[in-house]
Amino acid sequence: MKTTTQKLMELYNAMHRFFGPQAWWPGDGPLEVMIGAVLTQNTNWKNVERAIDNLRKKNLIDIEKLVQLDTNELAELIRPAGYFSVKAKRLKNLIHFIHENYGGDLQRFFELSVTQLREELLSVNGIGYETADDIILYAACKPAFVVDTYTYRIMLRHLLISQDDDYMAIKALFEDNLPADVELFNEYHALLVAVGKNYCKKTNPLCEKCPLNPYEHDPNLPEYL
DNA sequence: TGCCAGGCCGGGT
DNA sequence: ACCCGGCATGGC
Repeated sequence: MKTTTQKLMELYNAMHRFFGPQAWWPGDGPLEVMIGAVLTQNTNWKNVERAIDNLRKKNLIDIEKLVQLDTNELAELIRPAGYFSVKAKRLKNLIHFIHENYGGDLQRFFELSVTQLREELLSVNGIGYETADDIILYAACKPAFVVDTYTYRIMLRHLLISQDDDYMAIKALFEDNLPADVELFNEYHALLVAVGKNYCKKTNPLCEKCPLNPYEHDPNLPEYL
């Protein structure tokens, strides 16, 4: 009988063999990672890159400058990322929060414990569970397992969770059964996204060529996934 | 062409 | 406590 830890590591190893190291986050520096985390909410990463490029060109990957920047101007710059109006507010909320409470000093903000950091991030309107964990793991480089729709779908298909497990339950599955290793959490989530993007989308539920196909798999998948 | 993408919030039951 | 609509662009 395999333990949960063994199953999780098997999946990880299979993905890692197939895709190799992912070396996430695909962005430059902690502030850009944070911005990307907000912009990618329910949005294709390709669109996010354009939005970030617009900010880069104007040298706006800078807390002080972003604090000054008019929300409507920010919205125009991030338009390609979709939901540009709400996302402009969310970015502003986050930047303003760090500016007010930590003097705009990301390093100082990131000195908080994982628990405190998560609490602080979640107190910002527009930052939910996943965005908070993205920031903790990929910007602050501290161990917080990130759960997203791909994680949910893949874990459900491999019978490691049940349909009504919520975010925190799925997060706990990983965090309670894996060592709290930043590199491992980083790679694991990145690899799940690689599987999700390439082989486990809504539109190809059979996952014929999925590298995880040999592993325990639910043949009868809910249609709405 | 219509559906999907690395969520989150607020208002209504 | 759940459930749902709104938010929006670009790619396939």
